[in-house]
Amino acid sequence: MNNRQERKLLTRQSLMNAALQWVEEGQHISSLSIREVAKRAGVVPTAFYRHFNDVEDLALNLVDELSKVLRQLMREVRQHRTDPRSLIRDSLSQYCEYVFRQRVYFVFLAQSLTGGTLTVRNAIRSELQYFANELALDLKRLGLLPQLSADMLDNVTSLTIHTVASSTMELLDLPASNTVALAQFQRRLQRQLQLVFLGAAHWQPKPAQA
Amino acid sequence: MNNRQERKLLTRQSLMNAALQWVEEGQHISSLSIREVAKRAGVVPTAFYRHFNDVEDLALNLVDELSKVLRQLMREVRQHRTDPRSLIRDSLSQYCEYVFRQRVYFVFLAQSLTGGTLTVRNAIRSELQYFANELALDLKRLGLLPQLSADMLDNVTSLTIHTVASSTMELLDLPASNTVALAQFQRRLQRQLQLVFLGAAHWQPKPAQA
DNA sequence: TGTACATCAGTGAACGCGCGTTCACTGATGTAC
DNA sequence: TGTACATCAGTGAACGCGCGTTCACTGATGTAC
Repeated sequence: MNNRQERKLLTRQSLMNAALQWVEEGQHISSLSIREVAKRAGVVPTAFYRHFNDVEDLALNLVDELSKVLRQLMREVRQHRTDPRSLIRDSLSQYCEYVFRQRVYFVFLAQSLTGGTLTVRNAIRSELQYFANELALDLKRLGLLPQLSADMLDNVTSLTIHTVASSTMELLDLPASNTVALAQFQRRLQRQLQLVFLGAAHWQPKPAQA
Repeated sequence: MNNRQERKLLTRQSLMNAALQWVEEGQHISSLSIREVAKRAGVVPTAFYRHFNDVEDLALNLVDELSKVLRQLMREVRQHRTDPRSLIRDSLSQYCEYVFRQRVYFVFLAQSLTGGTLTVRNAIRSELQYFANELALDLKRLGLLPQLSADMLDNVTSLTIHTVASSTMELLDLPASNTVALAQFQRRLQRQLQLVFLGAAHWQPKPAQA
């Protein structure tokens, strides 16, 4: 029994990989046709319907895959964490390295952040919110920014995550060989995040204000 | 002679408006066909070629239109500016109001920020960079953040503009009638920008560092 | 002002093609006995 | 273990449709005299 299920999963993976390949080529997922993705996956168009209802259904499943990829990233960043003083720089350089390793997922992420259907967009947003929450937990654990309210801490982490996410398309447009531009990009983003955290460190909660 | 030219421009406008209408409906510009846009503009498909080479050519011309819309926004914000202490709040509320007034252009902006072709994406980026530069000029004129280097000032304004731009899709997804959610969104974004400027105000240039 | 000619924005027929989706099918894999 | 039947992932033909693009055209507008 196992064999048939496994084969089905393999075909499913082929279809999803074919869709990611399309996205990696710079095409938008909304312009992907069922026939095209089936051709790339090496199956007949009608086989597509054994796995997904339509291209949006496939896209939603890609968000799930993306979710796993992002959680793996988070695990790696947490493991390699060393000194809280260089937290931003270290995390960022790990992020950039990971983006190039899993390039296609991040192209999909960046593209769907603003471009997908409302459903896909909301799925991506809730992924980012999850990330922001995890970052907030980490900051609490490290004892950083203790004076901030939960609400304000969420503002800080959301801003951080969204800044990184929306810079990602720019990072992806850089040729991987251009190490100078890459270092510049990283330095720039690092400075911007440092600004945010510096602001957060100086934030004075106003006791008498709602 | 004038009459023929004017009619041609009218048709051109109809085509561009039809494309914007498509975008406003939540469709991605990359999935717009020449036949569809021509139908919506009330002309025969072949007439399209009298004005544009293909859909991307039309999209690039939409960026030009968008550019005018953004400059108008900048003019309005500058005119209504009152107290530097409420600069962020006032500018933001004007921004949000303007987004709803020119909704479709901002959907196009948000969508193309990450989703378009490389050419369109770069065109949008240079628009945002122009905006960031103008904001830097304004800050200089107002005597704000005088201790920052030109480079660091650019980091501040770029971060500001990109934060606003990438929040815009979220704003557009809010139903215009939901004033509570709208106020929440505005307050949240305001806090985030305040964080950035608070960080900027506390930024200490390190003299001995490159 | 009137006439004869030029321009050119928009027309409409035609082409071959890839699209989504339907349907009955095949044959390897899995199950029951 | 062997046999008879069930399941179901993937097949391939077929459909009507909208696609991009070509081409020769029309007829209102513009120009020259």
